[in-house]
Amino acid sequence: MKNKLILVDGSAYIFRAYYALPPMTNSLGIPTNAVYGFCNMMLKLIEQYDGNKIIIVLDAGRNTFRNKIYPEYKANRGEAPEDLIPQFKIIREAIDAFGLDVIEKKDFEADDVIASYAKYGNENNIETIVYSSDKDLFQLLTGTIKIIDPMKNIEIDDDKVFEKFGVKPDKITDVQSLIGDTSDNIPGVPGIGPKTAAKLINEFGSFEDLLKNKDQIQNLRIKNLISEHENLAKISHELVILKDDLELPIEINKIKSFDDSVKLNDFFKKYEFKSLIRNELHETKPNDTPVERDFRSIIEVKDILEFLQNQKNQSLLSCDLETDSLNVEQANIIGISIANNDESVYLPFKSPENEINKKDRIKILKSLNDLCEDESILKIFHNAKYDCVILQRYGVNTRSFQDTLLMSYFINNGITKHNLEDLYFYYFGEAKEKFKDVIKNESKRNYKDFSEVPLKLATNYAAFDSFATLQIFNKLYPLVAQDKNNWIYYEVDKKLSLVLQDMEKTGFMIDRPLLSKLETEIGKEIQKIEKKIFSISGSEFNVGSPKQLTEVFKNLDINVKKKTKAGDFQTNVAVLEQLESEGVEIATHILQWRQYSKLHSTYTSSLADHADKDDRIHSTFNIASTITGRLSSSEPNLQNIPIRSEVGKKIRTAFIAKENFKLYSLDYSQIELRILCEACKDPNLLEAFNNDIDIHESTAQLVFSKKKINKDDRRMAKIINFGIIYGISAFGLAKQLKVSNQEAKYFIENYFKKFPNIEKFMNESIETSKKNGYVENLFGRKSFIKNINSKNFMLRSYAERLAINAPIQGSASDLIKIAMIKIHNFIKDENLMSKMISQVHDELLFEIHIKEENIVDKIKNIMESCHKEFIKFETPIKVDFGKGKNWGEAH
DNA sequence: GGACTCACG
DNA sequence: GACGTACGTGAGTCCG
Repeated sequence: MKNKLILVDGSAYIFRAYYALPPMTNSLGIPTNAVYGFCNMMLKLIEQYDGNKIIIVLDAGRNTFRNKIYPEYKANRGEAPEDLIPQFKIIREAIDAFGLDVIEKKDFEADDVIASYAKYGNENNIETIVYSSDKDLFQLLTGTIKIIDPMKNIEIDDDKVFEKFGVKPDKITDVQSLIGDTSDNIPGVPGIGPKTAAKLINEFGSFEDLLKNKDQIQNLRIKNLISEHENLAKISHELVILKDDLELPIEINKIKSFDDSVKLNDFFKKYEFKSLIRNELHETKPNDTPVERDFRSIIEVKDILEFLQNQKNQSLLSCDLETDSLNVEQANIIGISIANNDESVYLPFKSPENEINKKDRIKILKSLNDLCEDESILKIFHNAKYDCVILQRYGVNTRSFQDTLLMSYFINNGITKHNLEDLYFYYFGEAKEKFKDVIKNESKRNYKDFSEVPLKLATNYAAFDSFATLQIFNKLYPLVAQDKNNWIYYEVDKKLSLVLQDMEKTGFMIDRPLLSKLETEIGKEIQKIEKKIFSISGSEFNVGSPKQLTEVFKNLDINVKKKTKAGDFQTNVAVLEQLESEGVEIATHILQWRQYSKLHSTYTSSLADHADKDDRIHSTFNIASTITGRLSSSEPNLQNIPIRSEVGKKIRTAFIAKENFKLYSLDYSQIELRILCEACKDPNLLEAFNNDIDIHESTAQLVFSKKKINKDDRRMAKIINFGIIYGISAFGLAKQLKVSNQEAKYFIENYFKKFPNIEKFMNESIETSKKNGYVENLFGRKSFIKNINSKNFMLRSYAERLAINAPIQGSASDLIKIAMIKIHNFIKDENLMSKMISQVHDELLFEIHIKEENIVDKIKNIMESCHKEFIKFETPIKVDFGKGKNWGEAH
């Protein structure tokens, strides 16, 4: 059926797209992020509703009839952001390119126009769907009208309305008149919030009846509020009700449907939205080939050698490898792309059109080595940690290089992701082809690996990589060069990448037999628990499916208040533990099942799959993946190996040292609290650390104002200390501590009274991030904080907590990074057999030869004092250590 | 591929 | 009285 009426709240969407997407510009510097988001939404809409009538409604201007009723209406709204303003015009252009009309009406808001079309649709039995997440439109939910939130793609129904307003859709305007709306500057009745408003309307039936019978309101305070502000309420009532009887700007039967023309693709090309260009249109227009850069490949050995020889004169080369695996241990080189400022060339070792024999490959690699070892030629890699390790395995050593991945992490941390595709798009507004799209081609066949890709395609992809790397370098280099803190790139991240090369190569040894024993044991345990669960549920089901679990709960008359987005019950640990405390037996078993099943699938089975023939696991440590400066670990993640539960701990005992070696674990004690102390120099905190007093105990003494501290006091103080670092609220703390909000609030107030500098530090962090858009940690590493000035409470609060936490977490991580570099150099200089093998944020793991155990003191000393070279901390830094045959013993 | 859950610091 | 309710990760599973 193609007779639906789709009403799109364009204005609201544009703003949301603008704030949701990172800044983008096309190559002329025109900002385009909102346009891009808008087009994306339109494409999705068309895919779903092609052939139906689509109406994009925009606001005609700022002033509407509502300002005549109440001059302050929306007066709190600032001007649109500078880089959004030019995009409004482009969006009109986009709507035209989609073959649709822009619909607006002077003196009225988009909402009123939507209301009028919706009413028409409803009265004429046309299925009407409103695309908006604006709660002001929820009042339209009557008759056959539907509302869909375009960002979340969920339908707004009576339940969702009730959740939000506590009434049915036909009473929304009644409660809104009382609540008011801070974002639209609608006054409402001051002192009445959603809860009270819903109660009143449900009690009196309607807004009018409430005012008529206001004398009968029981609560004296509310009665007075309403009498006093009756006028404001009436004005608010007038403001919130949408006008639904406007003359329609365009008659329904003249509304257009989407026009699938080349006009749209031309628009996408003009604004460089490469990823949006519609393929089917491409194929119908064979002359319309995409712009090609002049990338070439060289396949004759003598030509390759000549090309490489000629590069000796260059001072700058970017280089990128094509391989058959992301695993540096296994990856074979399939081709090499090299770019200088004049050209980008692909040198394939193997393609459908050529294959170079082993002898000639060695010649080529030798010639490449001459370039890489030449210190007068600067080599640019994107993630040198990957390419250089593979090159080294092929006998190619790299001296003098820069790494655009790490440069971007230094310059753009928090602004964009740093992978080549995203970064190229960020700087040049043009989508680069993705590796997986080259390998997996929908219309053609899937290639096994890059060597099967036809040379022309392979060249266009591969040569683009080195080309893009060089272009990005040209953008980043001046930014890095003039940054006063650029030692963080040169001395920390870039050097650390070399340390990590070594650490990843070394790997972590596992006890395979133990792991497989654990796998069997845990597997049996899971079966046992499943039996218990099924005997309660009465039937077998997939315990791992939250959806099926919801059904089982319903059958057992177990009710859960909290729902997931999909409408199922929430069944996370907090919920299940609550049920458990209420005596629901099945909850206990499910908690256990979850725990065992997690261990089984994530740890026992898959860890062994990652180990090599020497039983060693080579995780990848990613430098440029976190906003705070921490490392992350992947494939497998070695930073979340279980420790907290008894069963989990057994997994750690499967991480071992090889023969004649011991495993040592050295970890920073209370590092984040010490960093916090260093950041704010709070006298009470400093005193505790200087005297090496148990920090949670001393916190408990101060916050609870008593000398004698029992175990429970200490536990609570510990929770408060951690919460503080994260920027906790009274509500959150109350939930953690299982105390009342009042008490939690009191604890926080008292905490800040006792540690006044901490509160000052936190406020300053938020202030500077609001002013500069970023925070800096103690060492000067920046984290840009998105949404710190957002008008959206939730986004802003989250940003504020990040502004508090990032400098603390980040300083701690830079401290350990510096230590790692120094320790690595020490081990190398001393020519030791011992190795650093892993890092878990505040813990370093070493495999130490039994004849070298004396180096532990030296390592501990480096960890505790390496910061002095950059900043001399007043706060003492303390490192604890443990040793054993396995990680379980050492930790 | 997103949502959900859960392992770690 | 009220937005919604602690920071940072990666991985496995389910499901449309």
